[in-house]
Amino acid sequence: MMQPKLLDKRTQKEITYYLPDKVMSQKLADLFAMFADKTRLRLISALSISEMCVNDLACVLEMNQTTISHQLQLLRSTGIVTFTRQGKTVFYRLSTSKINQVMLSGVEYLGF
Amino acid sequence: MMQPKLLDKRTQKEITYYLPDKVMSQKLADLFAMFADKTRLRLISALSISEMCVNDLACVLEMNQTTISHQLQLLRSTGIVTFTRQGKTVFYRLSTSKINQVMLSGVEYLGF
DNA sequence: TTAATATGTGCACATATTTTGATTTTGTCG
DNA sequence: CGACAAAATCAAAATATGTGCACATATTAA
Repeated sequence: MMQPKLLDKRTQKEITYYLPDKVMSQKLADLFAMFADKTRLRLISALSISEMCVNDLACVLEMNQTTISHQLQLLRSTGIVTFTRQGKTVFYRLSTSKINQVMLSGVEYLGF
Repeated sequence: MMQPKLLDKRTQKEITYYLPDKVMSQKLADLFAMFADKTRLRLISALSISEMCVNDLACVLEMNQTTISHQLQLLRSTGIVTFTRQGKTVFYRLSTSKINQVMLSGVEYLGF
């Protein structure tokens, strides 16, 4: 195995110890991946204003219904949104307001 | 153009108004994309503990040097890390501690 | 200048993602 | 039931991403 060039072994061990393991890094990465697409970010923004049905989301975002539906499935699968069916129409909403904290941290970082 | 089925026009206008535009959504998405890969997250974590040279980062993460270098270029290009050269070796560090806030918002969301 | 070492780049490959049109499922209401 | 409407799924194209090999570049030391 490769050896560090500048870190002493003790410091390396320490860093390795504090480093998130691959499983946890992957979970975090999967979460951030949901925020790493402009369509999904706009869906999240829209839903943070008001719950909405698929068709209205497609209207507001001016995008294909299928695209919206697909992205909503992704957001569902990661628990970011939930939904309720009322007859033919399905209403989506953010599952918790904590999602906005993540968005905001990005907005603040960029200084908007 | 598609019409909303359930929102009245006024509400639609309002939502459209508050929705981040595509340019800003893309910028945010690009930022989050940097956090959407486990290798980059681990690099960021390592650098939040201590600045380090490329080789040591490769050691600590137990990954190919070229892979690390590629990912560091990405992190550089988005301003998340900066570097200084000292002779042959290049030291990388987080450009601001604000980056940790973004990471933390994700960690908190997941409840770790 | 040459050798040795640290880092960056170009390319190729595999894999994943985003989007759309066509189709299907689910539900409503005559 | 049949006609319609909303949303989901399928299939496929276009695009993007992560990784590592081979090589290029930069810096130091001899």
